[in-house]
This record gives sequence, structure tokens and C-alpha cells, in this order.
Amino acid sequence: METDKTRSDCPVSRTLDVFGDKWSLLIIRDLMFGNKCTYNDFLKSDEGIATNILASRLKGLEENGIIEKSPHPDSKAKIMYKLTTKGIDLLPIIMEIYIWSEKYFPMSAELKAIIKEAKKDKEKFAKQIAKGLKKA
Amino acid sequence: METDKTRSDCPVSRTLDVFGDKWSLLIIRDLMFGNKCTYNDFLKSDEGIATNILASRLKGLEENGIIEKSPHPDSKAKIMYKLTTKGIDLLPIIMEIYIWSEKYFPMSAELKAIIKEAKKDKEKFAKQIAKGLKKA
DNA sequence: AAATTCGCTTGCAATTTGCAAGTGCAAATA
DNA sequence: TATTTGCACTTGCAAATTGCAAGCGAATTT
Repeated sequence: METDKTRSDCPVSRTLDVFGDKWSLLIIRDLMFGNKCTYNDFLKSDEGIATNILASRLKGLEENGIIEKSPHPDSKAKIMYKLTTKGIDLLPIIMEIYIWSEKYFPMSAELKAIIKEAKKDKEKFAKQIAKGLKKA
Repeated sequence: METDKTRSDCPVSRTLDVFGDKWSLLIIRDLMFGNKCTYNDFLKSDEGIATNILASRLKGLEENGIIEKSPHPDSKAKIMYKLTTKGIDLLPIIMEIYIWSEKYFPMSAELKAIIKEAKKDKEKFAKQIAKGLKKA
């Protein structure tokens, strides 16, 4: 998952080099829907990512312009990671993963309800979430 | 990318264990849009997947019910891999990857045109492709 | 002043990858 | 009929990546 592994010029292959990896996708998901934004947030999150892997994925995502660092409002010791526009544009992909996920795995009624809502008008839902992510 | 790495019961995490990996996604993509269906098709395709990795990914995808083997009409020596319904349901995800890809990577005018068409009515496009995949 | 929190880095064993070569069966060719 | 080719893998091995625990410097809290 480091940069520039493919010599393939296939755009999809290049795209998957950027974020087509479980941990990268989970980080992106956490940023979009998990209310998580610091290194420790990601580290402590359910999935159990190892600290060095987290660091390497954050680096990769930043190098590829998907996320960026910014000062955390609470403290100078903290760093806030946030999605760039390029990263926010991944929303529809993550949404479709959730939709597939709901069809094939058990899920809380709460989450099911949100997904049901999202499916009703995907674009509207995406825009709403994107707005929230941009203003932050 | 073998089965059951996560003890996490997060459905998205479990989903990404099934196909959240560059090679798995490229195989799925090849099955959907690449007109590829045999081991050698995948092996010779642009991305340059190693033969052992290909075997392991095919195994994983089969175990997870995304693809299945079937006899090849041309020859008894050949095996035809095809997407199950569960696999075909991944179409919207792959489509969104293409759409993102088109926004951030150079791409042939031909492919751009197809994506433009797909964006006009995603559901219709998906249904069309799904129909083609099911009948085969 | 001391302890804790934060965002990492480092070391190391274990797993996974990538590459090349090989295997066993089916089918086409000589 | 004998032989070569094509197909779907498997195997061996070096190199890279992972997962885990421990450590580290700067900022913050006590």
C-alpha cells in the first residue's frame, strides 16, 4: 500500500493503490462516519489496527491527497486528521460498501435504519454528509 | 486476505475482509467489465498479479461466495469463473470506484464515455450489466 | 516537578508476497 | 500413437510487510 507500486496505467489499478486496502478504507470510514479524527481515535477503534500500520496508512493517504493534517482545536499536542475534497469524494464508494454490507452481514437496527434512509436518496444523503465534513 | 481474520463484528470490517484488497477487487472488476473469466485470463491481464496470489484470492472469493467455478463451454480443460449473485451485488461499489477514478486519473476517452453514460442513470446501467452477468 | 497523554518510531518474529520453476491433466498436433 | 502445448494450479525461497510490544520526545495535566 505504499505509493507507486503499479507500473500499470490502468486508472482503477492506480485508484486501488491509493485506498484499496482494508485499513485505509477503515480509516476513511472512521473519518466519514465514526466521529474519529486523531491518531489515538483510530488506534483505539474496534478494528484493532497496529500502531505502525496505522502510521504507514495515514502517511500513504496523506501522500495521495486523501487526508490532511491540521491543528487540533483542543490542544497543541493533538493532530486532527481530516478528509480532503478528494477524500470526501470517496463517500459514494463507502456508502455502497455499507449497502452491500447490510445485505450480507448482521447489523444493528440503528445502522440499518440509517442505511435505509441513505438508499432512499443516495445523492442527497451524500451531500448532507459531505457538507458536514467540509465545514469541520 | 484469508478468511476470518477479524474478530471484530463490525459489518464493514467483515465486508472488507471479503473483498477489500486490491487483487480481489481487480479480479471482480475483470469479471464484471474485463471480459475475463479463466485463470489465465486474470494472470495475463495488465495488472500483473502473481500466480500464487491469484490462486489464493480466487480461493478466498470462492469461499466467501463471491465467485464460483463452472465448466467452460469451450473445453473440459478450462474452468470458467463467474460471479455469484452476491458478487454481482458488488457492481455499485465497482462503479463508484470507476467514477472516482475518472475524476482523479487520466483515462481513455472511450472509458470516459462509458462512465458518463453510467452516471446518467446508475441503477439502469447496473441492472443492464447485471443482466449480462447473470445470463452467462 | 512528576506523571500522563499524544503521535509516532524501533526491533523483531511471523506471516505474506513476488518471482521462477515445476506438476498433473486435457486437448491439439505430428 | 507419441508428443507437444495449454490450462490450472503448487512449491520453494528470498524479500517485503505485518503484528506486537516497547520506547521516545514533546505537550499537557496534576
